[in-house]
Amino acid sequence: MSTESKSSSRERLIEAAGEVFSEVGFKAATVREITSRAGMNLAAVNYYFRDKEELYSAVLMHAQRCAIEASWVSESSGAPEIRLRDFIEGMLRHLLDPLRPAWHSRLMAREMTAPTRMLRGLLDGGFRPKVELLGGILRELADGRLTDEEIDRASASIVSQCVFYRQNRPVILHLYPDLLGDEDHIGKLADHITAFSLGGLEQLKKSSPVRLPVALL
Amino acid sequence: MSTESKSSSRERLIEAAGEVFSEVGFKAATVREITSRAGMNLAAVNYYFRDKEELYSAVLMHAQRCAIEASWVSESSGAPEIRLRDFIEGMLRHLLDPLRPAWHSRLMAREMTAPTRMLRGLLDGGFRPKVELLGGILRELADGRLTDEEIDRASASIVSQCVFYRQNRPVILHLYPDLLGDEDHIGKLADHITAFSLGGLEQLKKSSPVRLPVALL
DNA sequence: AAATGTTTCAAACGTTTGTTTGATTTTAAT
DNA sequence: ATTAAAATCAAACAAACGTTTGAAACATTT
Repeated sequence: MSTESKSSSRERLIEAAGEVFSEVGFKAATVREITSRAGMNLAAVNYYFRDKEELYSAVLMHAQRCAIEASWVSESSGAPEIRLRDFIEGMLRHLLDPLRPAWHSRLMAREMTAPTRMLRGLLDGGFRPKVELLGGILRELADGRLTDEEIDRASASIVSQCVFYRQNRPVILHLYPDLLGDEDHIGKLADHITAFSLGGLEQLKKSSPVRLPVALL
Repeated sequence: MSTESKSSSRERLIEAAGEVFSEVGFKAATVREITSRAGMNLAAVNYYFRDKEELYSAVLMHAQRCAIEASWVSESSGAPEIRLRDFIEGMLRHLLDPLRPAWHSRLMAREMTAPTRMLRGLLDGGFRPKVELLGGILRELADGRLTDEEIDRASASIVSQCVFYRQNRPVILHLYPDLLGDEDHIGKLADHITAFSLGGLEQLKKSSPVRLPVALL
């Protein structure tokens, strides 16, 4: 078989495994279910990969590579308020856009709440750069009136609002049934989180302990 | 054996099972690990419960009953700002307080991200009343200037900031290592989320479409 | 066409899983 | 003390699991 259809077999396997792993987790996923969904023989996993764990590792790397390529980090310039709004909408679309393969972000969400040994690499490789970009935007918005710790807390508050809708989708559908319904609900969500967070930042600036300008220290 | 030590056997089993289930999930948890931690024989699960699944059900019900008893819903009265702050701190302590058995909220977090058929009952029985209380506080703070949908979105924004620190603890320890360190970090967290959210609400009131008073319609 | 390397497959292997069984011990009541 | 019920235990069970194996099918090269 040609190398291209060989890699296509590997990829079919990774794709099917990604779905299953993201649905039930590593331990509960069975090699039989994975190979069955890929339309391949049971032994395929141990032929293309050493074992089930190496397949899981390959799946995570694939999802991470896709996440980096289709990077939702906006290089948009302009007012920091606009860049914040772009950042939030990009993150929400990355997490919720039904056009993307659902298992990518579902698997990441699983890895964050129930991490395996691969979490550290995933964070440093894919997530930390984006969090640092967000930190830069927030520092601009803070205008020197927030401490590093306050910036971090605000950053966590913003990220939390975004990942909430990915990690707790079943809860939201049951508790806030109207929030995910109509078309362009992602846009509305981005509008809300942006406004809410900008307001939150303003409040932090008001109540933050005054910092002396460096020149006066 | 007395009925009290009989129920104590059942409870030892539930306690051990709660730990294991919360750590690795239902499927990956083994009856042998559970009975071993409880210091009991392998057959104990099928003696006190019909099977592993009924044990899981009992564990969830136990966690829910504890959550309702040690209700973190503050009946505090006074300014809605104070009641919001009390609500947030109560929720955070419920989720993060190291004095409480860690597996209670860990298991709930697991159930929210990877729900079983028992999620609906858990939400209606334990969580919805609190969310409705939060909605009441927010409605007061909104002063009639926010739509029901905006109230719901703000409610979700506040809840998301709280559960974030429970559901993504490993991520936070790695990405924001300074946020969970010192003593009374829960109090500081409650301060931040309260201020951030009050600011967010103010911003929503500013940018919300003006609603005509009912009397004028 | 023959030979070689690659991929697929059914079958089986050894573990681990949840559950059952029947004997044994412990408890409670007479 | 006797008896009956309840609780505990070691042992075994069938089913499901990840993995291995060796032959068959396929593709590629000589």
